[in-house]
Amino acid sequence: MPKTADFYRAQGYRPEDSVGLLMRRVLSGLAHEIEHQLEASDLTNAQWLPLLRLSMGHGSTVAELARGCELDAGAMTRLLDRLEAKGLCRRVRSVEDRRVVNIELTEEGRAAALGIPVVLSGVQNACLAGFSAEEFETLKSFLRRMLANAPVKSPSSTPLIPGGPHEA
Amino acid sequence: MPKTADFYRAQGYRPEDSVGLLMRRVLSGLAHEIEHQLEASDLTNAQWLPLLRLSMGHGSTVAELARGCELDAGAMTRLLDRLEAKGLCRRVRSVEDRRVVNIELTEEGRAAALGIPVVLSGVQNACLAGFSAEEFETLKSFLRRMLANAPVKSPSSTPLIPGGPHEA
DNA sequence: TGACAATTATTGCCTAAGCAAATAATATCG
DNA sequence: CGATATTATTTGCTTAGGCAATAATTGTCA
Repeated sequence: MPKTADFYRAQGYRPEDSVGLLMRRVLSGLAHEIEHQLEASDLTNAQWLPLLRLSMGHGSTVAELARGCELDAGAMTRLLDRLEAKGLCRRVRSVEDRRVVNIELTEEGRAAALGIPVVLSGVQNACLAGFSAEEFETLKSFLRRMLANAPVKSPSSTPLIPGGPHEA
Repeated sequence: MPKTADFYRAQGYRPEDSVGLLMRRVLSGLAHEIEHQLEASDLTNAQWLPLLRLSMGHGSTVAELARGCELDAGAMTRLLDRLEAKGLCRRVRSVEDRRVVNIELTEEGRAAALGIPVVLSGVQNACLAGFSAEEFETLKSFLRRMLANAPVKSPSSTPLIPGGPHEA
């Protein structure tokens, strides 16, 4: 376990050097662009991830989707309310376990989900313009190392990274 | 202007390789930890940035703070409502331009602001454990390049990066 | 079996951000 | 000067997320 780094100090702290603020701004730009490009599909920034996971088979209940999207179960309930109101999914009470509600995509939902990877690929590729393949890999390894330094959260049952954080 | 990269494709898109999702998770961890450490100061994750900017002299009106925090003016109004309710700041109607309201920190506000750089430094250093100084600089340069690839937003009047994006 | 624990989904209450409209004050231009 | 545009702030409506409490169901174990 490597010790804490020593790049930042409270005395003379300069926000412009903050990795956190830089990432926040990059992510904000990405989210903005994604939301804009998904307007035609009637999807907001909060809604495309659960829809994508539904379409990929990564979860089909409220609890699974909430864990997969790192969201509160209550938030997911209301998010699904809105998706259902848009006609993109429907709720079906399970018969094996009557506590759970299975979420199924409608035809419109499946159609909308098809466009998501297109937008995600395009926006991220644009954001990485000028990066070499090696720089791209370095960036991802940096992010994974930062993630590993974070205090461990609850292990997602339907992992965001299928198969877990193995090396490629 | 370098062309768009070609790292992601819609066909067989795999979220686990997504730079955006990785950054979202890193940032979520950072935000969680910062909020936890600022609980004692009665500051939420949304509130520390405006308070820090106030204490650093980077903005003193609703509009300036909203721009500096990349927030809606309405959102900033209500955020300041909550800060004022906690006794951390007060509103003073300007006499030169009677449209503007100058925001002043109270004694408690100044005291709370003192702790912010301490927490930000500590949390980010912990997140960067194991990084060499060179890797740290590389990471920041990657993020700045991604930021530069984003469609230009409104130039902040009180820049988050004082002096603007000059080379160091 | 029966008490107790754990899980699932939902709801209420709060903080929070975006958008649009309304109001007030200032700036600009003919 | 006066009409118009711009700016600053606030408020209402919506989406959104976290936490706690609830109800219904299922699992565990003595």
